Formats: sequence, structure tokens, C-alpha cells
Amino acid sequence: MADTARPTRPARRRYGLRPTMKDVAARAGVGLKTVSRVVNGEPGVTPDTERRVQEAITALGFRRNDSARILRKGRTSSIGLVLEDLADPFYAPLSRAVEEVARAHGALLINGSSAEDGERERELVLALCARRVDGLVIIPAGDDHRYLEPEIAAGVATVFVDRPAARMEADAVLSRSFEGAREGVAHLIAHGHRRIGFIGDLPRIHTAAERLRGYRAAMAEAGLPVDESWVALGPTDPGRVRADAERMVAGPGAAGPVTALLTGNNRVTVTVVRVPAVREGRVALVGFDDFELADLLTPPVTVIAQEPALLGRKAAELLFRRLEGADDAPRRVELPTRLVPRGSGEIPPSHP
Amino acid sequence: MADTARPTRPARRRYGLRPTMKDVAARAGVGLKTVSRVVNGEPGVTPDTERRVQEAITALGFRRNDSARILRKGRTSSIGLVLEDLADPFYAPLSRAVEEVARAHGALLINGSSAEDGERERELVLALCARRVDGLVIIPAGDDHRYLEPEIAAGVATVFVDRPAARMEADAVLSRSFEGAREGVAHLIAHGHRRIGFIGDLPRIHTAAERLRGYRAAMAEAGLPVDESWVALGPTDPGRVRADAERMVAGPGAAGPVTALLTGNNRVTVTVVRVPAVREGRVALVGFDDFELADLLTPPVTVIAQEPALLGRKAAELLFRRLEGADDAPRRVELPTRLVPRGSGEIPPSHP
DNA sequence: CCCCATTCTGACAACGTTGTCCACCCTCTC
DNA sequence: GAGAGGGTGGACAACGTTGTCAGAATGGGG
Repeated sequence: MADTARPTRPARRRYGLRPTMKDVAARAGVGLKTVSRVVNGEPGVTPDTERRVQEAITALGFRRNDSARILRKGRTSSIGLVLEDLADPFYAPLSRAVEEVARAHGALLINGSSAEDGERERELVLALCARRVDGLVIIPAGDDHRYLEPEIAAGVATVFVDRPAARMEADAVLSRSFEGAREGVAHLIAHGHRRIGFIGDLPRIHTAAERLRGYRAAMAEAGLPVDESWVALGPTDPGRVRADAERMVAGPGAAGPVTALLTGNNRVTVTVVRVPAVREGRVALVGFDDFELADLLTPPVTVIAQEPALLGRKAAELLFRRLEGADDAPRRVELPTRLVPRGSGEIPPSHP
Repeated sequence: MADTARPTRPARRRYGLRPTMKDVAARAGVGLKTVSRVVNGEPGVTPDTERRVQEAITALGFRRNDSARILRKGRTSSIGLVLEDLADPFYAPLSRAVEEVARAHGALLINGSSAEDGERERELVLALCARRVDGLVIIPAGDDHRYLEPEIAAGVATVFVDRPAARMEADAVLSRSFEGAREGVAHLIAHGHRRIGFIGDLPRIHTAAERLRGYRAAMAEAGLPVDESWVALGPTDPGRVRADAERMVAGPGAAGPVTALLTGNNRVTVTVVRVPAVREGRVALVGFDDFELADLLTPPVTVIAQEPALLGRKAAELLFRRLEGADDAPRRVELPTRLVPRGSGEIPPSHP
């Protein structure tokens, strides 16, 4: 005649053996709600009762279960960040900046890397939505973000950074890639270059496309032809980038070798600086994105600098403004880039 | 005679206007549990019923509320990572590695930066515990982690990385800082140096203390005296580090200037490489931690390399082994460092 | 000495999901 | 045609918290 008749009960206490408010209440000899009031610092509890409750809390090692709280309150006080690679020196400070803003608003940050894979991005984002994050900051990898529309309609604030959303209107914080690239190429042209190469990221990535557009615009404005062998877009793995750079510098094509290169992002740049012609100062170089120690290389690397931390901060601030209720039309914030001449961009052409 | 008598109801639907399983069930004309079965891919639903439920799900834009699921199931499938600074090039790959392992186990990563502040670390960790993360990976900043004992007892798996827990037994994954530093200094001694300086992080940080110990051991083993003006520990801000380096190199003390430096981590190293005496190759340098482009500086920087990604991966793997039930005694994993000679450490002393 | 106002406290429902258990319906067999 | 048996579907409780509301206790004034 064992206790066969007792109602549903899990085999094991959840969460190890964590005490709940009920346990605290029993121990302190008060009601459940009184414990809740003490835990949340609500008024209306006599000092004596409060003390008893506090004692029970410490004695039992109680810690409020935020999962239950979240379920009840409907706010998670957490935001999601999805980017390409947390370890990329460009995105790491961006991520840190988002975290700081989140912290200032009492929110935690959940983040994940999409590895530049649209499907993985989607999975991550939807997992975050299932967690009911209050908002999302996304550096998009995919080419269609309409899957987010129901989520946004349901109240998940969403801000895109570095690249805009695809096939959808949404808040975005971007750098002026087109203008930056154009300025970088113009800089090279001003130093006498006429045959300039561009090595960039995958063409489906917005920034890569914009920077290519900037490159072409600067060339066209100077009345210079662009030989298609001078343009190489693709994954940023060192093998591919290095091969493209060496090919352009050797110049087997009819148009001849390039005398200068514009690199499309920090990953490309740090590979290209290893190419002998660049290291030996025979080919000029302007790199998109600043990077640590750029000024200590020989020659020091001229860059078009963005401010990743500022991108992250602006995006997070916009996100929290939305969370506080701002519901005007989607906004696109554009941040300027800054050309930092250091030497590698000022090398004159060696084959004039 | 308005509906004054109806029971408790929040003013506004939670989570925007998200549909729940109840809504889906009503629309599909089935029971609540059947929807749950479909959503979780449980068996026992006829294809026809499943189709009807799926249609209702898409029509309503339903997405399961993981907060409720978590509350019910007692597992959050998320782990917390607390480190000093997400943007530090040493910690970023570590963080990424933890994320990859978490992803492989279907868990999300919540992370926060402690900014090397023990109190902030504690707040973060406890917030994560309140969220009931399944486990924690911590790069500790504080000097007493006993506050974690109740949490660990309650079942939060915890692994420390890079530095051990203070005043507590716990799993830890570390680099062999002592041996690494000793090897670095021995390398300098082998190249003829007798007056070697050490510039490190705050002495309360375990790795800094260990590396200092390694430095002293190598000097002692070679029978070399250490003048206290050759040792400088403190925050890694560039101003402090640079001043200390310049002071040691100028050598106003009775013991004379140093002819070589050991730097205690990547932040210190990238500051010290800017000191003129180092850039001009008048002072030898061995840096703890490898860093990008170290081989392209002049002179190329000799380093004691750790593998941050491996540290992160080992820690996360250990964490998940714990989560899967391994409950043997706390384990300390130590990873070797690797001396990478590149030039800056092989410069002979200029004042013999 | 009673009554009312003012604190303080606690019972109860609800958040959205999952686990348990029972009822039903179909098909198959005798 | 009836009973057995397997396969589906649904009612209900429970996870741990917070919001509502009513009841209890206290104190002061008439």
C-alpha cells in the first residue's frame, strides 16, 4: 500500500534541490507573497518580518528562479546578438559595445556566431526568439530576412548592424562603405596610380558590394579603365586572397600588373600585407578597416577606418530606444569612415 | 453592468500578441497536448492531424515559448561565460571556442565581461545562476569564489579557465604560465642577457603571479640577481606599461638598464613593441601570448604562445562532461605553452 | 468600548508549457 | 456482431513566480 495514489510528481526535484519561495515561506513562517515582496524589495513588509525572511533565504541558499519570473512578467531582460564570428577583431569590439549598453539597461546578452551562413543565422535568431529575447542585434549573413517579420510584428525589437536587412525594411546602423572605398581609391589615384586592384569579400555581402561600387566609382571619376582581372571577390581565407593578390601584382593579363591594391576588409588586409610585393613596398596598399599594429608594419598600412565599437553602441542604443516604445519608421543610421594615411597608400607607382 | 467580475487578467497580452499552443489547438480543432506533440515531434499523431496543426501554426505564426518550456523541464540548454573583456584578442577566440562546443550540444551562450572587477563578476555570475544556466565557464577576476559554492551544490556545473578559482576547489583549465615564463627567460639568458626586466599584469591575477614566479625561477637557476627595479606589475593600460618599459630600458637604478624584457601578456606586449629601444632592436623582447602580425614587426616578436581556442574548447568539453553526469573530483587541466622564436628574443645584449 | 482607517499579510489565479493518465475509436479476429 | 487490443487525442496538474484582492491585525479617535 505504497503511495500509489499521489498525484503527478517528477522523479527528481528540478534544478538540483533548489529551494523555492514556498520553502522560504514555510521556514520563515510567512506567506508566499511576503517572500516575493522581500525578494523584490516591494514596500509593505515590517522590518521584523523582512528579517525573518532574509534569514530563511540565506539559511536555505535561495535564489529566485528567473525562468518563472520571466514567464510571469513577459520580459526577459535579455537581448540577442548574432554576428559572423565573435573572434573577428572587427566584431569583437562591436560585441563588447553592445554588451555595455545592455548592461546599462540591466539586460543580459546572448550571442551566437552565424559563420556567414544564412541558414545558421536563421536557426540562431529563431532560437533567440523562442527564448523571447526582448530585442535582437543582427549582423546579417542571409539574403532574405522576411522570416523575421512575424517576430518583429510580435514585438521583438530588431536592429541590423554593418549590413542592412535583405528584402525587408528594418532599423540598420551602417558604415559608409561606398564613400570610404571611393576615398581610398581616390587617395591612390592622387598618388599617381592608374592600375589599381580590389580584393574583397563574397559579393553577396552588402559591404563587399558597396566597397566594390566605391572602387568602380573612383576609377570612373578619374577616367580610368578597370580591367576585370583587377577585381577579385571571394571568401576571405588566406589561400584565396594571397593567390589573387599575387596574380594581380604579377599581372599576366593584357592590362598589365596593378601598382596598388584596395583590400575589402581587415581579414583580407592582414593576408595581403604578407605578399612580398607589398612587404617590400613595391605595391601600394589601402586597407578597409583599421587593425592593431597597422602603424608598426613596414610600410605602415594606410587604412579606411571604421569604428566598430561605435557601430555596436549606436545599434544597441537604437534597440533600447525601440524597447522603450519608440515606434517611428525604420531608421538607417550611417557612420562616416576615416582615411588614415600611414605610408603604404602613399607609395608612388613603380611602373609608371 | 460591465464585466467587473471577471478574474485577474493582465492589461495587455504578454509578449506582444503571441499566439500560444492553446490558440493553435483551438484553430486546428484539437487538444492542447496534441499541439505539443506536433511541436516536439513526438509520435502518436496521425498525418492528417499533424497537417492541420502545422497549418494552424504557420497561419498564426506560433513559436513555442521556451521560457515556459524551461520552467517545466528544468533545463535551460544555455551556459554562461564570464570573462574579463570579450574584445581582448586573447579571449575572443576562447569565447568562440566555448560557443562552438555549446552549439554542438544544442546550448546557447550567454556572456558578460567582468572588466577585471570581482564585484561585477559576482553580479554577473549570480544573474546567470538566477537564469538557471546549466553551467558556467568563468575566467575569474575576483579573489574569493566561495560565493559559488551553494550554486555548485545546487547543480550548476562550473569550470574555471585561464585562472583557477580562489579559495575553492573547482575544475580549471590553465596554461602552464610558470613553465612558459621560465622558458622565455631562459631563452633570453641563453642569448647572453643578464639584466632582464619583467612587465606584467596586476599581481593579484594568478597568471601574472605565476609568470613572475617563472621569471624569478629562471633568473635564480642561472644564478642571476634580480634588481627590483626590473620588475613592474600593474594595470595593462598603455601609459603605465610604456612608462615602466622606458624606465627599465633607461636604467636609472644602481643595477643598470635592462638589455631584455619579458612581457606578461598580449596587451603589455603590443604596448612595449612601440617603445623606441624595442623597435630599434636595441633591447630584446619575449612576449607572453602570441598575437596577429607578431611575425611581421621589425624585429619579429618572439613569443610564448598559448592556444586560447584550445583553452576554451577544453573548458567547455569538461563542462559538458559534468553536465552529462561525470562527478569525480575537481580536475585541473594544464596545457603547455610553446616558445616561438622569431627574432626579437635572439638579439644579443647591447651593453655586455 | 466600539468602530473605522490604515497597514500588513496571505490565498488564489495565471503565465505557457510538458508529463501523466484515461477515454475513445478504430480495426481485427473469432 | 462483439470483445480485445493498439493507436490517438485530450483533461488536468505542475513547474516557480507575480498581480489582485480580500482578510487580519493594529492603532487612534469618538
